[in-house]
Amino acid sequence: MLPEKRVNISQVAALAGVSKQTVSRVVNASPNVAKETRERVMQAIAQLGFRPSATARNLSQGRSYTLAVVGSNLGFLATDLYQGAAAQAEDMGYGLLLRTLADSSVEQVEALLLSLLDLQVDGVLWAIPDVGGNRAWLDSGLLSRIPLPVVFMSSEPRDGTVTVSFDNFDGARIATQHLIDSGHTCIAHLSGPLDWWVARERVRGWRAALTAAALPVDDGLIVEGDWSPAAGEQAMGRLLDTRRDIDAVFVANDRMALGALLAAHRRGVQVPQQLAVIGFDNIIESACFHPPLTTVLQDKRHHGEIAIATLAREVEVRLSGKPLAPRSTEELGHSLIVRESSGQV
Amino acid sequence: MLPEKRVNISQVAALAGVSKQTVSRVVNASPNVAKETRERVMQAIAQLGFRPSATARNLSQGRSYTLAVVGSNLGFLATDLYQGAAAQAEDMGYGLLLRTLADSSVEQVEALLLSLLDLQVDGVLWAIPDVGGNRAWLDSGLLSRIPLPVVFMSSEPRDGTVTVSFDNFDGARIATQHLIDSGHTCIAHLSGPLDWWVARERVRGWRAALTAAALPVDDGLIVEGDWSPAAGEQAMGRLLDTRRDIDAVFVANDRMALGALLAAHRRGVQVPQQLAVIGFDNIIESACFHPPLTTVLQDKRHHGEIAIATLAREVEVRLSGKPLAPRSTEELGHSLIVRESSGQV
DNA sequence: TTACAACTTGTTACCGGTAACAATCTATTA
DNA sequence: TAATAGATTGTTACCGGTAACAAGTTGTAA
Repeated sequence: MLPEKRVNISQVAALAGVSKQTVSRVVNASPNVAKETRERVMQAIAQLGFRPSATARNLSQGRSYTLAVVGSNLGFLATDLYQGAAAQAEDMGYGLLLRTLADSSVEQVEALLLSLLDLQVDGVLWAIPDVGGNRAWLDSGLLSRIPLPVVFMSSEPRDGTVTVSFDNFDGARIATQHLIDSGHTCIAHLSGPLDWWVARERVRGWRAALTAAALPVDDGLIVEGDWSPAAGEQAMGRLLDTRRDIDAVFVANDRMALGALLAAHRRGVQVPQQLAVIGFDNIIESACFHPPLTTVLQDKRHHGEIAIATLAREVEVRLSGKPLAPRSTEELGHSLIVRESSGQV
Repeated sequence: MLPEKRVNISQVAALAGVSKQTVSRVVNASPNVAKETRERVMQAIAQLGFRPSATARNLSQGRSYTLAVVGSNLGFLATDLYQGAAAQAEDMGYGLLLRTLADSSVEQVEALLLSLLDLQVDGVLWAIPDVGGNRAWLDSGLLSRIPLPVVFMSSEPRDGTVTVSFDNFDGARIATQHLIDSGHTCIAHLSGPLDWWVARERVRGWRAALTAAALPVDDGLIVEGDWSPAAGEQAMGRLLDTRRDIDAVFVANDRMALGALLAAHRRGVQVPQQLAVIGFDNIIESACFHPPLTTVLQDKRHHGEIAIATLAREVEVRLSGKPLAPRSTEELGHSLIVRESSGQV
């Protein structure tokens, strides 16, 4: 039965013949309520169809049980990540508020955080990737002036921040190592834009694997793209046209790898016979590339879940009054998905 | 200057020597405040760093200036759509709350809507695609018992609902017509799961185009997939192995089209010379398929924007007390992106 | 001069909960 | 038997705004 107008706690109290506070205790499962009283109140609640107002609770408790996710228009956030974040938040009793930020200037970031504070949001998940100077606002000390826990995703760890990121260095190392293990010796790299932290990490992983195998690390083997398939095609084309010696390529994401495959086809270069290709991300399409792409799996859904769980923990720590750890980093691992494009030599 | 503790409206009032109400008027830009009073209040606001509590306003106004987006784990919602929705909501002064729903039973849906009501959410964007019986809860009359405007995305229009959808019928017609115009006469269709409304609409569009061109409409030319690349490969394989007469195929989404291309490659079937392929969606990858895929563009970002704008309008109509239109539908158009895969005969 | 409208500001009550503390009652212990 | 702890319930104040109405001031028209 849905009543015409919302029933409030006082009406329930009146019907049950108790005070508002007792009803509140029953609603919040406080142990200190006599069994019969509890039953009487619960019956009144059921009879009236009472549902407590989250808004009123927010006001009186000074918190909203809501976490904000801040994204950008960089097109970085996978749907999976949102799904994981939303599911985890719901599991833990939080709602998820979506915000976007166009420009990471100190003023804009401050305006955003203040507006979240106005909403009594409990914490913030910073889901904008670490690109160029878009973390510069951290140097302003804004974060310590604003009493709001923030967890950063895909960010270089820094003092005073909590981050949850994939270990892109290791993922790239694994990818490159796989090419080395398959017998390739001249391994190029199509990187993402080098102002992206994750792109630099992947370059670093590629470099580390080559160095460890005593293979030449030639900067001429790196070509920078912008993550798009078109950029992958162009970069691979340039590489194939100028460096006839390469026999394998580690591409920093699957989308660019798709472009790379197209560039190879267009030039009659056989994959994997003449050129082995490995990607990164394991997007669903990669299983049906021509040929199916060997790649490195990033479980984005898991990333979203862990990030929210970490943030929720951070929220609780703050509420409990304990001092925050000055820095904390959570790193997620990868796994290799071997398909045809990296075929053995 | 950020004060230690939040400043409230009474402190501002005291400093400016006016009543709370006058401060409230200034904050809300009410016209009935004398210029000097306004200035004095604004100065006090600036001096104290006062920011009104959104929570308190929510409680007293009975609304939250927040819209909820309800998604599912069907993996249907593109990032673009969220971006469009979030941007539009922010532009219009609303926040966006993300919720997921695992199961569309009447009980679950009721629980969800009631919990949104507890939060004083202003409206709901139903972003779960119309699949199987997952709109059956509408028949329970739940929607009319719950005073909350709901806008449905990608849904079959029904009485008592407001929908914002692409005109999938027309998009599919355009796609098929393009194959016909290119001189193809035996055009197959790889459809999405037929319990999806959008999949059925696309089948209908395909059928209509063939009928209009007086081409045979053979149910044996339809193979059903599950939107995934792997399903596309399998379905296309089955088709190629059994129907040597087809010379073109309209695939219901780009992902399956990718699988279809792989199936063709694997069988030595040349695209587009022996088989023309057209997809649907224009995912970014499709430009670098092998060959680049002709497809139909759906502007998901726009979809999100229009949906939120429609919902916001619906919210305002409710608040103004006017009766709601019993049904309203907004349809979004498509455009054709011609690339190599559909090459002229 | 009076009356009335328009503008400006204040008063009071209320939105619907929770925190903090007080009060009452019962059972156990000294 | 009195003191005290523990369980239960109520009282009061408060979270921070806004709605509705009242009241005072000023200017203009009758």
